[in-house]
Amino acid sequence: MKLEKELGLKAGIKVTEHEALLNIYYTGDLLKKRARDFFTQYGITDVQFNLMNLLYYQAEEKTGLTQAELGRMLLVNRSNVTSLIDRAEKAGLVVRVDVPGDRRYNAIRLTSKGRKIIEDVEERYMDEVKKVIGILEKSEIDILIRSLERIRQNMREV
Amino acid sequence: MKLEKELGLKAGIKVTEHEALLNIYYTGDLLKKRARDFFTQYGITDVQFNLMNLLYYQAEEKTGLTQAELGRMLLVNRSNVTSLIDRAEKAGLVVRVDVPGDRRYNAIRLTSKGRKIIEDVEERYMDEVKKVIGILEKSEIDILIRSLERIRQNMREV
DNA sequence: TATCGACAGTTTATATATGAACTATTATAT
DNA sequence: ATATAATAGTTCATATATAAACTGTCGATA
Repeated sequence: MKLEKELGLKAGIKVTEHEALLNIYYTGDLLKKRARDFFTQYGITDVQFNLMNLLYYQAEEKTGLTQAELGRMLLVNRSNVTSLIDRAEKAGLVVRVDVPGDRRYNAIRLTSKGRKIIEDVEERYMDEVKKVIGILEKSEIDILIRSLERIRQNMREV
Repeated sequence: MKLEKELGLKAGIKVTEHEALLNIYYTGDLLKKRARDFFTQYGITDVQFNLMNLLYYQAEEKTGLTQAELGRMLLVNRSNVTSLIDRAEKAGLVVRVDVPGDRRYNAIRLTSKGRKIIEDVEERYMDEVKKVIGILEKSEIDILIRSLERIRQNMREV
């Protein structure tokens, strides 16, 4: 269904490029709301899942990731990372650990609780993702990804 | 460029459907950041632009839109609409007006200041949007829109 | 080696977003 | 006609997000 109709717009979206942009926004919003609902049953937020998922797959278990690295990977700024880690640490999902040899860094590591949650949840979440996105053929997904990559590339250039 | 590389991920994204989802998220985030930067020069936020744009095109000038209608069109909940309107009203962009015949509603209307800003900014913003999204051919944009519509449709069904 | 610039992280003010509990008003069903 | 549903909006607690100003630490260099 056209976005205009989904949102109950009386006047149409006049510029096709704008319609594409709004489709990206709103689809992302809806996917995020759905992810938030999904993770609620496991007592975590969607953002906390993404954070823990990065720590699980992108970090050596013994070293963790620094807050600056997490910010780059999550595409959020450092002050936001501080507050994300504050809450995740308070919830017992991660810990801040000193990095020997450079006192500027915090290494962020999953706790055993955080690790266990990822191990419990990840496969079920991926099944959900496959169910939702899998309405598209593999070749269509590849085209979608490629188009979004080109938009981001273009943003860096213009 | 692949998202993995853009974000500096060491381990790849294993599930193609998940890669697509993350591409939608991150592209939307980057577009939003860019819009925010763009509107800063006009003293408004990207969210305020979207709000005012709806009031400009989707409402009769004399009647405005209710907060519930705005919430449906912006895909945000009513408590968020309350705070958006609070700030936009404080900034002199919109006003709350009583609706005759039903005291539950607020009609939200653009002020002349709000109207003027939209008239000043909209064309320039659309040029930006065309520049960023226009890296894709019209036919590719149509396919992108159609794929995102199908994902949303599928979310409503599963 | 003293300093200066770069980098990591925190704090504060503010905007955006949700859900739950609330008030007020209107529509409906008996 | 009245009790009940539904609807519109607000308030409060909380999460996520940014920018700007700040502290602390490290590296480069003069």
